[in-house]
Amino acid sequence: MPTQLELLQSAVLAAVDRLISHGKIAGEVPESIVLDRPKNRDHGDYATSIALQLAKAAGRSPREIADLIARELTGIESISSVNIAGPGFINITLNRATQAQLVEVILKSAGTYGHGDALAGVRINLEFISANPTGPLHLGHTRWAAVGDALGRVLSAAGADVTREFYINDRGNQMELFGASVEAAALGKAIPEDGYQGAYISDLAKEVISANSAITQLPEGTRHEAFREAAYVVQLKDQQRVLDTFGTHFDVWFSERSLHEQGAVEHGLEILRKQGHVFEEEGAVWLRTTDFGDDKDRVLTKSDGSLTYFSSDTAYYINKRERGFDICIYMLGADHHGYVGRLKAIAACAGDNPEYNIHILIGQLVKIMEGGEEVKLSKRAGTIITLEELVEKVGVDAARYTLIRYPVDTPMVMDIDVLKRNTNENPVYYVQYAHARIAAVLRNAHELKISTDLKDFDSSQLTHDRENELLGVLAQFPRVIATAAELRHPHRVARYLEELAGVYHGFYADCRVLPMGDENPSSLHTARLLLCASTKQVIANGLALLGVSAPERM
RNA sequence: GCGCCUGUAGCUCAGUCGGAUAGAGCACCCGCCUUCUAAGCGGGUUGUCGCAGGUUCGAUUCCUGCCAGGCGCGCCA
Repeated sequence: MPTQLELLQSAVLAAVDRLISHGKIAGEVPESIVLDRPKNRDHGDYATSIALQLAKAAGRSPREIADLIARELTGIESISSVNIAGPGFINITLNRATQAQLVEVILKSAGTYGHGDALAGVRINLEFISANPTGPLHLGHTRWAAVGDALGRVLSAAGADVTREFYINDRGNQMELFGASVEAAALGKAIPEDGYQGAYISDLAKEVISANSAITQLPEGTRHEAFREAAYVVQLKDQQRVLDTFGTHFDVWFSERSLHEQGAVEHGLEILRKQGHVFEEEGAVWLRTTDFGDDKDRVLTKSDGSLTYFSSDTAYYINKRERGFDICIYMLGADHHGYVGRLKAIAACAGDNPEYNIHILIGQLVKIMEGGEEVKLSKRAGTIITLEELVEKVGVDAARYTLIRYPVDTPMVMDIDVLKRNTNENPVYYVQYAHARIAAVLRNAHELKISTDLKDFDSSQLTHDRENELLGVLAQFPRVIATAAELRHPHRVARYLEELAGVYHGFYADCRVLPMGDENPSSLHTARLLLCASTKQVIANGLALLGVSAPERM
């Protein structure tokens, strides 16, 4: 069911098309028409600068062209007036009753209102967090846990087939150090140099021993491996448990080891050789990533025959593509932004389009304030804040929402004290409150037995400025989702919800929804109730995309 | 030195196919609960959109240079 906005866009486009094909103005027909919501309400419901854009090619003044377009638009039922303003803006005011038919669209589409097909048929692999299984998830991972999950939901809502993937770095030096650290803690020995400190190591040691008390009696060689494997399993399960409580779900937990076990590295190397970007020098095997803009070439196999981490990266990328993903999205911390060039080069070396098949998001770091001061995060000093601790302090909804509402390339500051407050310094409550408020109105309406049946909906009742404004914002939702998906900007959904909640509160203050006292229920009451219901639906849909709850009561 | 990100109100930050008078929250001041949730609403105050050029009918937005801050530049993982 097309929305009013879509119908209007095609109407304007058709008008321009007619003018050009009839030779009334020169130039080419644009692909689409951009309709803005003017900031100033006097400028109508929608505005377009299309006449200004066409003026140059047409060789005529923008106002003349605007005038021609405006004339084409007269007589369209849903439009109540068309005005030309300023240098040649076309301001369109909609017929309010037809605009209000949006309520029906929303209530019929329900949970899928706003969803679209912009990314239909596109298979996306969304990789995020990918922490080492050698410790708890900390604040840096938490931003991705929230944003990555929300982005996955947004991409799905735009029609993409999304697989969320967590890459487990369960191979290499860090794993050995981790195993050795837990082993040392279990045996009461000193943690090795460069090993993992932290109280969680001794907790892990205790847990490993209680599950298998004979482990300390094993001969040294097998004991070391046994500790590493047992601690790995416990730590990974802990990460999975914490993410589960945070509402972040993964479709695939991909083990780096399994990549090596299935021979993916050799296979990847073969692919790259065929593409002709592999060479040998000084006893090592290199990938010529400088062919595609990387700073320097990268080593795949070291001169001692062992594999670099980079070789796993190449194999992993190729593996993803062979599993059928069109686009591989990586979400990395700012401390890894040096990887962007080489990752893109991997795609190019594998014969892919680095502008399409691979997309790397760099997330700036999160600072945290508590008690008015910045908490310095340091593994060594033991002042890391884990995801779990953050949730204990502020709750899942506030944590997720706050992390999501900023673009990831902005360094952000989280103030724990603010997040603990139940005031609207906490935008999540502002949005949730609007939802709960509507839920209360609907409950009351049910008690008063006022019809909320769509059959009784009379769109011509909704003529108040506040109603019009609210409808206008509700109409934006599909575009917000499409843009958020296209730009990988889930924060736009949060910002939109804040605007919607604000406009709803304004409507609520000026438009009485339920009958007062012994007033008889009228079709205006029903119309407003259904407008409320559709607003509630959109807030719920938006919050669902963020993985934040939409409470019925607060 | 090279590369990436950031620089918008007192504070935290929005603002991408370039559009009309640059926004929100917080903070500060003033109003609004004898009927739907005041976690709310209305009004007031606040700007060299880092600086300087360029492209354009039009630039916070695009280009160049500069300044300031954060981060990164291993045959480490």
